[in-house]
Amino acid sequence: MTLTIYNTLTRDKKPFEPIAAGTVRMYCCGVTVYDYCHLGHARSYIVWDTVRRYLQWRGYQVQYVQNFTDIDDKIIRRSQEEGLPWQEITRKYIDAYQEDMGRLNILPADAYPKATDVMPQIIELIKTLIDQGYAYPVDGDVYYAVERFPAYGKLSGRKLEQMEAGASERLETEAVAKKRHPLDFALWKAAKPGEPEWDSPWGKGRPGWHIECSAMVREWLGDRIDIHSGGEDLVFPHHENEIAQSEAALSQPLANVWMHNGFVKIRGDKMSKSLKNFTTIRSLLETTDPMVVRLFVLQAHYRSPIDFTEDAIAAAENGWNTLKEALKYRVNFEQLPGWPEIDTLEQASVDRFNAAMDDDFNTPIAMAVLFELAKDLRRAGNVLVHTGQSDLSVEQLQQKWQTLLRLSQVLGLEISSLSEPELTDASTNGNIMAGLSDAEIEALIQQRQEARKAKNFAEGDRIRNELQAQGITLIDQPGGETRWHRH
RNA sequence: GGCGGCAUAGCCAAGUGGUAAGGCAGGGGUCUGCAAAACCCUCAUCCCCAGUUCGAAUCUGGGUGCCGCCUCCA
Repeated sequence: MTLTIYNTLTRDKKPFEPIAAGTVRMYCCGVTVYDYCHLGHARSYIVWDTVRRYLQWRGYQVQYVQNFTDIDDKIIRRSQEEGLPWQEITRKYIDAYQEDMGRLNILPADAYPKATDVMPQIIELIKTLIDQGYAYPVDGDVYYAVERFPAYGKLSGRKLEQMEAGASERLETEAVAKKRHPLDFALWKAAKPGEPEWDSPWGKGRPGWHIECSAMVREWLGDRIDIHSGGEDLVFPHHENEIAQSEAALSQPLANVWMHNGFVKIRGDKMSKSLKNFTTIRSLLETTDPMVVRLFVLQAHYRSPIDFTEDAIAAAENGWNTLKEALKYRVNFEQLPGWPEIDTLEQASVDRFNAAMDDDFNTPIAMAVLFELAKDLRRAGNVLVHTGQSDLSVEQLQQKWQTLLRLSQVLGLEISSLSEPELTDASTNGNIMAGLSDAEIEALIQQRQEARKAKNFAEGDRIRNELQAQGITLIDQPGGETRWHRH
């Protein structure tokens, strides 16, 4: 089986071949840190985290770098509004980012470079572009000359003339006057009074948005990388401009594969900062299990748009419960005599999972494999709880469970405290009511049986409710026997 | 105006020529004093029209509708 990936640049799926066998160098465009992250960010980084996890699962060593844009107009504005130094703004939102992503079980990147960390490299790159005739300084600004780069537009599939015609009414006349071509973009912006500034050969100022990524990719991963990823909205102009900068300066492709994730929509519209219709990750996580968010995201293909609705989240919630139950049923299985400590997986499921993921990371199909395993396990687990025996062999159960656990991890779907004591023994969970011993429970059940025998169902139900409140579920079985289990 | 994407059951979502995965919700049933849990069964011909083909959700042409990008944005 070969992993195939859709490449925005070529607009088709092709077998993936890393530049260096066995290693994948991947750069993901991060956030501008001036506000809390919203669900759109959550989707994007869940997707790239899953891509990264799958590449690792397939045996690649992945170098994953993601930047923070920590200097730009919005940060400056925010800093002025709040009367705080820009460094405090960015630190606050970088911390918030890390916290949010951690809760979503997104693995930390190998490096999180910041734009302000690579100022010398940025200046060096701009110099190179000027020397080679791709850029020109004007009044302390430096612009990239798009007409000098014939391939400009190749990523987003447009031609300069089309864009110029379409955008002409929107371009700021002030900036246009300085530019040789209306679509030339800033590599360096002269600082206005009071703004953060860095020294440069063109005067004090700060980098434009796109140049930082060109500099950071090169600094951390090299002149040419395997995968460059980001949201669909970065295709133009951000990634187009990165290509123009890096490829003009270094005379080779910046990235072999360009990947872009689809948007999160809310009530049919794109969720975005500018539309102010976003739900922040942290507010969503107040009421929603992070794994539910993850499942919601992965139930759609990463390139399709997804619509965020109450119903969709509720459905994902129920779906996660199904998986969670199955993952937790180990607790029951482990009571089986001969629960083997084996580490083999159910190959048929693994094969189907891999085939799905190899096809441009088709997580909806991969999820279907998980659900089928989970339903098998849940059924077997419940039969076990209810009857004391299983219709599957212990080895089969173990293998299915192991497979589900392992494949779920590849998608980042995990019960964080799976190995914690609370799951292996609810009675030690510090719950006062859980202090009931098995014998006490048995005694109460006995009392209930007496009551039921005497048709005193009110009393019987009272005992059952009382036990239920303490986390103990009773199952009346045909034949009169009552089984129970903690949960 | 230019470029691009999408349209599959109540909802979400796979499927790109061989007779519709999976999830959620729903209906019916088994079990029960009633429950709970579980189990079993059940629930679509794929936006419309016209073609190509032995055969199309899948290809072609034409419609209709929705969305995105072209401006900061994951």
